[in-house]
Amino acid sequence: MNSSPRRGRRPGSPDVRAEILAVARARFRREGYDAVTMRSLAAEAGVDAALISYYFGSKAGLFAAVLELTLSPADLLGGLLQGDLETLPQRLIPTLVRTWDNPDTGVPLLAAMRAAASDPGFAAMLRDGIHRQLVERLAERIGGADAHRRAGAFVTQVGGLILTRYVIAAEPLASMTADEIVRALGPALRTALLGPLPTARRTS
Amino acid sequence: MNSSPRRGRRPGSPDVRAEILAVARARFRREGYDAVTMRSLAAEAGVDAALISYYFGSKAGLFAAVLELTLSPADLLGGLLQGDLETLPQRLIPTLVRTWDNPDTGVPLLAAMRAAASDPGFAAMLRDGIHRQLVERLAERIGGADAHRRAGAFVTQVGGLILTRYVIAAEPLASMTADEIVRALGPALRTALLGPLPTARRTS
DNA sequence: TACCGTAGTTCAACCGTGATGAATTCTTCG
DNA sequence: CGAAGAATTCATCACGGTTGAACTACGGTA
Repeated sequence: MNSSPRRGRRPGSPDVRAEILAVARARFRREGYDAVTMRSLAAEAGVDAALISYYFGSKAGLFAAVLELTLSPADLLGGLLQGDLETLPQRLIPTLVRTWDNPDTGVPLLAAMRAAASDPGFAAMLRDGIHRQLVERLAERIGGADAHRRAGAFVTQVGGLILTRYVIAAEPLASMTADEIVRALGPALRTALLGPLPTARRTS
Repeated sequence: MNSSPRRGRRPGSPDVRAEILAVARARFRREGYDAVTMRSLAAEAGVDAALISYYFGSKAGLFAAVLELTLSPADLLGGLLQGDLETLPQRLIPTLVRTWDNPDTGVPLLAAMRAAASDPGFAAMLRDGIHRQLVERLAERIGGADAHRRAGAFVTQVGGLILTRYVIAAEPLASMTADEIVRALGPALRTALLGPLPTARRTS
């Protein structure tokens, strides 16, 4: 009934919510979603476990908040899309590898992938995010009738890189350098993006 | 003390172990690893929950037994590797799509992927399987200095297809037909496998 | 035949998980 | 100062996988 925005107790100690978020971010990063329990997390943050549900609704809600805080996958693409499409693969791959190899950004991303693999709700979030922020923006940049198909193919290839190198960590990709990956995958990525070279098109 | 292999009670009801395995296979297929509880599974199989631990050690052990029973991913590759490498993509993709679209084989495969994404032990199993049964056999078939790099690139692309279409179900790949996928990904797969067309090789 | 070892089976608990609701403290407004 | 409401604590719930102790039935052995 009262229009004043906040009433009641303000905490003397500043922002418990932020404290939980900070600890959760570090723990999820280091140990993944399942391994982190709400109780241990609350203990480390020095708060009661019930506060996590109070502030974030559930453990999944907390995880979503951490992701939202940490990730902005579309930002990377912005600058890259400005340049020449021909060279997009060799510009994208090093950036991507740097992002995923850096624990600060890579481990949350990996955690997001893992969560999406097990929880249908997270999968839907990731699916929408990929489609809206990556596929459609890329398709717009490509233009033409095949744009969506090519964008989808390109994103698929990038997904393969992430799956193979980071989620499964399968050789030989897991231990390649960024340059080697560019050499190994660059041509295929370019083909996905722009189609086979016109002079050599095959009718199949 | 006694050299005879088995003594003691033979069960009157035939093979409880097999019964558990059959029920587990159906349930895991339909509902995935996490959603199936040992208690409900035991109830459906008409046995005590402790018997699962008794026979399979743990829930993960049961899952591994189900996978071993169901999957033989390398079999597919055998025939395909016989043919021309040039046409491997357009022969592989329809087979792959058929296998993953068919619930009998696809859902266990998907369950295996999901399990590998969350459990490091399963991830190691999958990693070794991919490397030993897919990458190395493909590399051997390709031959030459670049064989491993190309095989790795190829398997990566295929992984991308699986991740995008089946694990995340992201558009536009999720609703393409096999033919459309061949058109969208075929050229890139061919490039990964055989390198860019020689006449158009670029220096950078 | 009587016994005994053991595999198969059951039952009851243990411990740890995320979640919930009532009670309690503290801060701010009227 | 009181009342209201947010922040916090506590006890408890239902459920998960797992464990160990009992109990049962069968086959080999004395």
